[in-house]
Amino acid sequence: MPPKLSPVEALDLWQRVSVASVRQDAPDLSARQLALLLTVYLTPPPHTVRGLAELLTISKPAVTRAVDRLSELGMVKRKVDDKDRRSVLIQRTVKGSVFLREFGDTIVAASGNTE
Amino acid sequence: MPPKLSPVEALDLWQRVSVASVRQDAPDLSARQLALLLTVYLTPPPHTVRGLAELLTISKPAVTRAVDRLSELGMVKRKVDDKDRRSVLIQRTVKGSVFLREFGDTIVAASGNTE
DNA sequence: GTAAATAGATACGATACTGAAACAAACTTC
DNA sequence: GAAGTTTGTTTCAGTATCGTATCTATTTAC
Repeated sequence: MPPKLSPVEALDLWQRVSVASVRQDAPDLSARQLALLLTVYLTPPPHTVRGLAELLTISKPAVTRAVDRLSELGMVKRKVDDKDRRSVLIQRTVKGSVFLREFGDTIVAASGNTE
Repeated sequence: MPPKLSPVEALDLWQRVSVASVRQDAPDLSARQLALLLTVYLTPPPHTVRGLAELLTISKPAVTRAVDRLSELGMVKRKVDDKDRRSVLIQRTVKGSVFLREFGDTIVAASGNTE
């Protein structure tokens, strides 16, 4: 069971993490790109362009572009589905795992220094 | 004292909130815009263009543009500083308060439905 | 086989953002 | 007063993203 946050604590946490993310020279991802990246890493595969477009309620080209960008950064990779070669599976990478681990640490750190 | 999050819980929370934010048709703010908005509302005034640029480590024109955008949306407003008319104070608005309250609720909701 | 359906990528014009540099206005120094 | 400094905005060319529509490739239906 997760700890329960109050609205004020929640916004405070978001502020500190947002500022930390903007400040550090990590690749500056859009909200969509981050949501897509987190989804690929934290929800069970397979992840297709169509499926992600539906989940996020954005257009397929928007997903294609987000995957383009995240691929350039080495955060995810494309893999053609052998069972249906029209489909493209979006998969995790080592670099993406490292990035998200650091991001998780940033959040934890921000949740600790409230006082 | 805030509740302590584990890295996994933290990323999980971020994923759910990010997806919820992208899905709902709330104005889709960039990371910088959101960080600026949260800072204006959650840290003590006054907030100037220069001060925000230094805090976020971004250029002054970038702050001007973010304030332009947030002003269009009615989330913040500009007020010339009477004590130094070169300075512009970035202030809160009712609409921005409502938006952040809802955003806080979104986070709290996401932190509750892990199971 | 040929036609229809599906998945993803690409083309297109429009909008928004980027940092660096130039700018206007207000304040300070002398 | 004039010169210099500071604050925020504007301009500029370059890049990224947007949604709609179109396109290619693959699979399915017949």
